[in-house]
Order: sequence, then C-alpha cells, then structure tokens
Amino acid sequence: MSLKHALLGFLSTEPASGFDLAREFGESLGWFWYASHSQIYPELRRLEEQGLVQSTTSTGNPGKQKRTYRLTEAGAAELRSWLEQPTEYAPMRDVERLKLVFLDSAPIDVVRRHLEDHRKHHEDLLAVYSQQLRELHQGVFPRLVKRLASRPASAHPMITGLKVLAMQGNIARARTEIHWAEDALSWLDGMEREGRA
Amino acid sequence: MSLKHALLGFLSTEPASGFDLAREFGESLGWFWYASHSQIYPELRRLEEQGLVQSTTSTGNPGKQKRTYRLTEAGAAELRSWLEQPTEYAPMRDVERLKLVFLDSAPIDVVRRHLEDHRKHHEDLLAVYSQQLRELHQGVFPRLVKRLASRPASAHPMITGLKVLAMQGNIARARTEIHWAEDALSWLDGMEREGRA
DNA sequence: CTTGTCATGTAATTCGTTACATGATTGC
DNA sequence: GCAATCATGTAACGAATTACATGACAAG
Repeated sequence: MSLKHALLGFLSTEPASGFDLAREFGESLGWFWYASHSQIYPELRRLEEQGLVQSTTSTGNPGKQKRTYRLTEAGAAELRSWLEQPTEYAPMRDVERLKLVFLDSAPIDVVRRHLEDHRKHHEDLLAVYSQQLRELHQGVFPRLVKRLASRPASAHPMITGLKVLAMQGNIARARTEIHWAEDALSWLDGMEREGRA
Repeated sequence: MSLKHALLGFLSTEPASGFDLAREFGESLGWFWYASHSQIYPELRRLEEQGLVQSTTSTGNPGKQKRTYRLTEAGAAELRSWLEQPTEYAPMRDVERLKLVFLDSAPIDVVRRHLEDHRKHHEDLLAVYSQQLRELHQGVFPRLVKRLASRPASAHPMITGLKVLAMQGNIARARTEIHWAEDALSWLDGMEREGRA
C-alpha cells in the first residue's frame, strides 16, 4: 500500500499531473520510490474515487489535456496517519546475494564479474546521490525548493535536514556496498593465488 | 523470475520438499530470499512441468504424503545459466526513507520513534547475522554443512568463503543502518535543543 | 515531414500476500 | 482427548511489469 502514500506525499508538496509524478518516480534513480506511469495513472483515479485527491483538467489548452491532481483534506489526513504508524519492514529479497551463495561452482571469473558489477552499480549510485546532496545543501534541489516555499522559515531547517539525512543514508549504503565489494574482490584474488600455487 | 532460481539454487544442495523449502525461505529472517508456502507449492509444480525438477512421493509412510523434489540436469543447466548472467538491479522502493522525507511537519517525537525503530530493527538483524556468521565459521551452519558434504575438499574454501562473504555483507549493511540512525538521532536532539532555546 | 517530448491511458500477465482449508503424526 | 508440528494445497486479491495504443505540439 505504499504507492498510494508515495503519491499522497508528493502531492503534499504541490499539485501535479500523472505525467509529472511519473517523471519524478522514474528519474534520478528513483529518489526512494519507483513506479511506472502505467501504475500511476490508474492509482490516481482510484485515489480520486476515494476522495483523497481531486483533479482538474487544464482549460486554456484545447486538445492537449492535462489533468492536475491536488491533495484534499482527507488525503492530507490519510498521509498524516500513515506517517505516524510504525513502518513494516519488507521481507528480504536480494538477488545478488542469492546468486553469490550459489556461485560456488562457477568459474572464478564469473564471481569476479559479479562483484565488479556490484561495485560499479553502487559507484554510479554514489555519484548521483553525492550530486543530489550537494544540490540539497546549495538549496537548488527542485523538490526541496518547492517544499520550502509553502512553509514558514522556522520550519526550513527540519524540512531540509530530513532530506539531507535521507540522502546521507543512501550515500552511506552505497559506500558500504562498494567497500564490501572491494574486500570481496581482494579475498577472491587471494583465493585465486592459493589455487594456482 | 527469482523465486524460480532461488528454488533451483536450494535444490542444488540437496533434494527437498515444499515444506522444507518453505521453512528455509521463512526462517532466520529470510537468508537472502523470502517466500511463503502458498507461493512455493505452485511454483514447484510449474518447475516440474518445465522439467527443471522431478518429484517423488514418499512411499513407506502411507497417508502422510511427502513430495520430495530433486534438480534435473535441465534444472542444473538453467541455474548455471542464470548464475552467469549479470544481475538486474531492482528499482529502489524504501518505505522508511519515503516516510522520513515527508515527516517534516510531524511532531519531533514521531520522527524520533521512527529512527529508534529503524535502529532496533537493524540491531535485531545484526544479532541474527552475527550468530549465523559464527556458525558458518564454526562449521555448524546446517545449509553450509550439507553443501560441503557433496563436494570435494578442494572446493570447500570457496564454498564456505562465499557464504561468509554474503553474511559479512549483511552485517556491514546492518551496521551502516545503525550508525546512520544514531547520527540522525543526535542531529534530531540538536534540532530539538535549538528549537527550545 | 520527421523526430522528440509531452501527455494519458488500457490489457495481459506475473509476482506476492492473506486467508481459507484439510488431514496425519507426535508428545503430553 | 488436545495441542503442536508436519505437510500440502487453493482462492481471492493486490501490486508491479511489459506491451500496446493514441494523439498534440515543438524544433529542426
């Protein structure tokens, strides 16, 4: 039930169309939640049926229809209540680790390639997150700017701080994965040397 | 398509029943993959239709039916081919982080509770993983023992090593989350002090 | 006039969760 | 006799992916 609340959350910053939301949920490697447009459009309709959001079709531009959704009071209440409840942790499903434990009869180069891919993947993530953290600090990160705009200056440190915190968490994760992959690669080199000796 | 390969992987150690597999996929906080029995039983039937596994019903015990699945040569080949292919990384979906970025108008105690829960969750995971790592090193971890049994001694360091590596990765992750949560809590305390000053 | 971006949708399928359902065996 | 564990399944629903489908507008 999280797509629902992810949408309500994004709409709590400002009204947006399905297209806008699909862009935000797809770009920047996902920014905490990913969803495709084919999941978003029907979900928004469902939220409207439930009275949690309300849509207006753009007048002005004829032909080019654009449906903008805004949060209703009921939607804001639903979001608040979800935010207050403790998080239920999703069961672990980790394809890479799963592969790793069964790779024990594969050629050593296959194992190495997997670990190198893993390192590369998280290095790419780290680059993106580091850039986004810089943008958060510089106050040029669009989503943050919009969120600050509608709120009093006294609330700004908390608003910014929580985003920075979340991003730092992603950075810490990426670094951990990179370090782990590097340690694993050294260990693998050791194995190979011993195997040849 | 990973449940399929998770099952093939587990069956590559030794034949097992749906019940055995459901126990392994459910216990110990999941050991890299979680699935419920209601997903496992039909999937095993499908794998049998595809000729990747083969089942035998226990004779001997009448009434108490127990269906044991073993990997076929085709199943082993499918597993090898999956293991060789590069991993596709799942898009990010992180409920806790998502909540965190929208918690900026909630009472500070709600934020604190979320961070404390997060720390607690990963401390619990860390305890389990640390115990399992000890068992791996002591050679008393059942799944590892079984896997070593069917393979020559020269392969043992690699078999054990990869499991240790995977577990160390989980431990590193858990530690990172705990440290992050603690940093976040200190920051939050600072915010509260400033807010009251 | 064609490519790219904006914009919104539906359909088919697969994957995963929750709940329902049944029956045998073992230990107390 | 009763509870716990072993053992296997189905049904209904919800979440997510992939593919199909359409059309406006802007820039070159």
